[in-house]
Amino acid sequence: MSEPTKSNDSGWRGSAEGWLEAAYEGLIESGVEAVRILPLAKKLNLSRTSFYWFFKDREELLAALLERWRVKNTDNLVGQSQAYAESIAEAILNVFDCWLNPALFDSQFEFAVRSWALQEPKVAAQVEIADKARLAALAEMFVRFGYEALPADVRARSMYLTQIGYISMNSREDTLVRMQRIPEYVKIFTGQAPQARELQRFYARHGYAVAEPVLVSIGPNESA
Amino acid sequence: MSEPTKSNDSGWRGSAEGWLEAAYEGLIESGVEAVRILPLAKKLNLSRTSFYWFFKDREELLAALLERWRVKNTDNLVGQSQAYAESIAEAILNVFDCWLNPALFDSQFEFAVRSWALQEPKVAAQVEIADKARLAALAEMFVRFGYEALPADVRARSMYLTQIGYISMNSREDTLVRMQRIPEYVKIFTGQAPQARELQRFYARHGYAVAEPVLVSIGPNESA
DNA sequence: AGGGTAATGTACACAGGTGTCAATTAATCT
DNA sequence: AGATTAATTGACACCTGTGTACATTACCCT
Repeated sequence: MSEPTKSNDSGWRGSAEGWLEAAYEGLIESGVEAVRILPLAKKLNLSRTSFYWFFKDREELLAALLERWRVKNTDNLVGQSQAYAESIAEAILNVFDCWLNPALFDSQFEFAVRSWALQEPKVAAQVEIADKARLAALAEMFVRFGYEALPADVRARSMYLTQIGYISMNSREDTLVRMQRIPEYVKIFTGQAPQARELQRFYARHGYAVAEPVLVSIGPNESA
Repeated sequence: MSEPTKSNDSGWRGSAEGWLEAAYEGLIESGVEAVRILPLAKKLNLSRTSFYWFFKDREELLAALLERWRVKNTDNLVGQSQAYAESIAEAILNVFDCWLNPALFDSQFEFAVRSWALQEPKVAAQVEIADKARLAALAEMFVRFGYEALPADVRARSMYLTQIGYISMNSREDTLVRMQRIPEYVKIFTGQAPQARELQRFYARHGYAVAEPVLVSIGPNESA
């Protein structure tokens, strides 16, 4: 048995970060309602009341949790949507990095916060702000590559919401299957098939070796 | 002040349906954790303990709630995906009926149940079953109109997940704005613009009068 | 080694939830 | 009207959580 969440360099057992980390785990595993001081204290093997040395009350802990989410997810997503790209397909693949790289976007955290928003209007307001910022950044990406305002907006929505929906299904699926769907998604969201080299670059940076060339299937009504 | 949730024909004040209805309201407004007997009793102006005449315990109430969701949302969605259509665009518009007609699909209920699934593995299992059934029905719809298996699957996902994501944003947006996006969505999900008469029929059945002919914008890379 | 501060723990008072039981009240049916 | 059944209630015992006050222990520095 390892020490329970050693997030501490000084000799003391607890720390604000330790409680926050435990709160984060509780949140993503079972929702806000599971973020309660007594259970967290048990997990940390600390006295419940020790909590109050680091935080004023439960509310302050939850506020810290929300701040953590805000900093992590929105900034990276907006950043990826603004990354350099030579085509809209490549730009989309940059954004897809978020969905595949946990360092860039924490999907479980995202879903947990959205569920939390159901109960807390304050959280709901933050989520709304985040959604607006993210959608605006994505729509702007399409505009940059020549799309009109309305199509850019709707394509941004399809792309963003598909991912939000995906998160809400939180199905842990095979990487291979996910990778095979990538070119199809690019095709749907841009309206055109991605270049082989664009896909190759994407696969390469996600450590996915492409043995045979990836074929993008063509729908019956849009053969070139 | 009207009587609190009169869902009763016989002379008694309470009923299983009354408690269930109150539970439903609590669930969609504030999540499962708000579905507690004591608060519901207050809302219904009944003694807390009266609840136990209709239900064994809280768990039984929650089970009834989940069953209500299962019956309502999945059956209608699968039904709409199988409705008669002359083109894939029309078929998609049939499914879109669900997103616009509360009688066919209850979005808030949907989101509340998905949030609930975070805490209850039993609920998570039911949601997973529902997702599989719905995605299969939608993919089959694309196959029926000539799409290959993989593209059909990915297009079904884009379409379904965009809506699930939309629900998760639960932004109450203007009907006009939503209607204007419809042709764009059809275009993205099918790869081709819908026929004017198909849109007309759709708008008509949703009571949306189209003054000028709706123009579907074309992306820069896919002009016919 | 001893003092100061940082962290932890114990005891208390309270709030809101659960479920059971026995008693009571309201409808319904001869 | 009286009996019967259906529904409602209050009292009880219990559990889990909150936050405060005060005592206690652990670390760190000179």
